[in-house]
Amino acid sequence: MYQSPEYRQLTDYLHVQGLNVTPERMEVLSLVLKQKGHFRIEDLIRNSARRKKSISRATIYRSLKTIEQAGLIKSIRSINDEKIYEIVKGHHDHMICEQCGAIIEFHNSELESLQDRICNSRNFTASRHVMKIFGICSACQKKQE
Amino acid sequence: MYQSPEYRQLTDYLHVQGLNVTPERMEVLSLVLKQKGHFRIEDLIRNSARRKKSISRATIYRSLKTIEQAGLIKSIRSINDEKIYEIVKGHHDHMICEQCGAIIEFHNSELESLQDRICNSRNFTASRHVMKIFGICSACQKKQE
DNA sequence: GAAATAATTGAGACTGAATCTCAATTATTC
DNA sequence: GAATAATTGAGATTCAGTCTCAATTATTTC
Repeated sequence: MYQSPEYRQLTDYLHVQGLNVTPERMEVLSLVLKQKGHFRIEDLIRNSARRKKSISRATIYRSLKTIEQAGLIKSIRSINDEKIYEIVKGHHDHMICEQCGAIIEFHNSELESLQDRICNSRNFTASRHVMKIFGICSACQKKQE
Repeated sequence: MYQSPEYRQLTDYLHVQGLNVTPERMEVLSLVLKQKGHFRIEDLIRNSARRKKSISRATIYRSLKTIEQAGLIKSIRSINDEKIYEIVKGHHDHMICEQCGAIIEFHNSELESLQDRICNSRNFTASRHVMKIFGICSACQKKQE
């Protein structure tokens, strides 16, 4: 149980921070890893409620924050301002369809190096960035024809 | 009164949309234009409350949304997830200091054309983008030395 | 410009996400 | 295994943002 590298990463983080390794924290991570693609906190809460031993709303919020700080997940805001989480794989950015709300991931290395250049020229030490492009996805464009 | 181009832009938008031109909407725009740089809705509400004829919270929220749709202002989320508004001048992006919360504007034309290329290659029709770079600003770096 | 019509406003109730409180429970340390 | 400190759960609380609906106001028409 709890073999995959994600659990290691979390326990390592907890140890470094002097935090306790609790079943609740591990269970929240396990709920997260069961999600496919993007998810909302309410999804986790509902999924947890379905189990024998459910985890309280407060603990799910608290653990998610810890898991985010451990670098395992990150959050973005969708069109309707909803907070959406996703598992951190490689870094990527997002295109968001203003019509259907679809969130499309992309990665572009030019963009990454451009960020560095922009920051260097202004003495800003960047730790990360968020790029969101809003518009109409190809599927919605076809529908309109 | 209400001579500057911003008021024109708003009344034009209201006419096109078949919405009424009300003193409240104009007054909210005037509150907005008094702000320097970035501001929060609560700032406007507080400023409005100070006046002879104050405008209700609900109307300020409603009018701000209209003013945003008219293209006069836009919003971003700061580090602590606070919703921050700013007057739309030319398009620009943001660097956000994770230490002091400072929001620094920048514009880079390479970034703009790069966006187009990325979208073209994926059949995504972009209408706008948001780029936020998080890190430590030069002032905070000096403080730490 | 007065009447008719439709949109807007204000006050406060309401909603829902997120946080807080604190006693009871549990992980960690020695 | 006892002592200590961290964590949890349940529900209260907070706060931004939205909704309701009667009263008001802008707009249109003649």
